[in-house]
Amino acid sequence: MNIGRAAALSGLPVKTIRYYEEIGLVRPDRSSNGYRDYGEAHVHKLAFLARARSLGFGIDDCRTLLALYEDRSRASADVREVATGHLGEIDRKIAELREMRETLSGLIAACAGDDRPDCPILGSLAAERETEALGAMLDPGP
Amino acid sequence: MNIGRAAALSGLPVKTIRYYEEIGLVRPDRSSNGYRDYGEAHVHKLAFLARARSLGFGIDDCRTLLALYEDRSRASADVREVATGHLGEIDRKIAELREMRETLSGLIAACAGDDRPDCPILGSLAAERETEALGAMLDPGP
DNA sequence: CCTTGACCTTCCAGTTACTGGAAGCCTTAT
DNA sequence: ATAAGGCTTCCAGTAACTGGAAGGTCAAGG
Repeated sequence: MNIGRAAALSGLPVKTIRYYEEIGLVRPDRSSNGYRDYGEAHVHKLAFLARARSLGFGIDDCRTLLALYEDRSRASADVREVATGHLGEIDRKIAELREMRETLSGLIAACAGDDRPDCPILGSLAAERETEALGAMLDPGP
Repeated sequence: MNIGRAAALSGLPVKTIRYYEEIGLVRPDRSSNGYRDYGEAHVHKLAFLARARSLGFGIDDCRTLLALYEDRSRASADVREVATGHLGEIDRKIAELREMRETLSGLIAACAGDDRPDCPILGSLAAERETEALGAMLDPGP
């Protein structure tokens, strides 16, 4: 089948499928007219990738997962390790975002949001913090 | 002062400060030897940017915030709007990550993680879902 | 037979916000 | 004189696509 149909079946954009070929993830056959030709197995792989990507796995992890998937003699521990590593990344990102959220929502709550210029958000961004210690450590300066 | 000291005082890497000049965020003077020359106000701006970036604001938002900061006749409502927009983005990302986390941790919990090949993680990634309806919609296919 | 439109092809450029590295100048200390 | 360290510019690469231009292919309609 042509790339358009493979895209419709896998849920991936045509451009993305071409990209996945370029980086060696899924290599289709070619028809006599030069068109890419995808079979069931190709589409299956593409859908696999679509799902792995939607769980936030990076392309490198996807490559690993695909290889494990195709390796009948894999150990589930290897898959699990990739997954737990990614879960750790997700948790790290969530924690970072939550911290941002906390700070930012506090500032927003403190901001009047009217036509006066006073603003705790800008105030906080502009606030001088303990730079003196660092400055002194380096050089008396000009 | 030279860029190295501005970096130490602002907390930004030298490379980043050069980059911020390139995109027109903070333009230092130049000394007679061609070196960049930063004053207090420049360092202040750089530190402002470092803090805004650490809250996850994009460069465009930073540009806006910096302009508002320097505009004595700003309305705090404008600042607040930028901030709430960004807060929305953060919430969107958190929600997305949480959904990933939920799914992924469920799969990990279901995976034995031993040397046998059976693995619900791969099973879920490979699972056929309702593609028939879509397939039928488009074309009977080959 | 010709055209139209939908697909398909390749290649190039742009996105975000830096980061690393090479080649070379400036300054200061030994 | 030279070595170290900081400074300069410019180029390339990152992740994972996405958009667009220029052009080939194919099936249907007139």
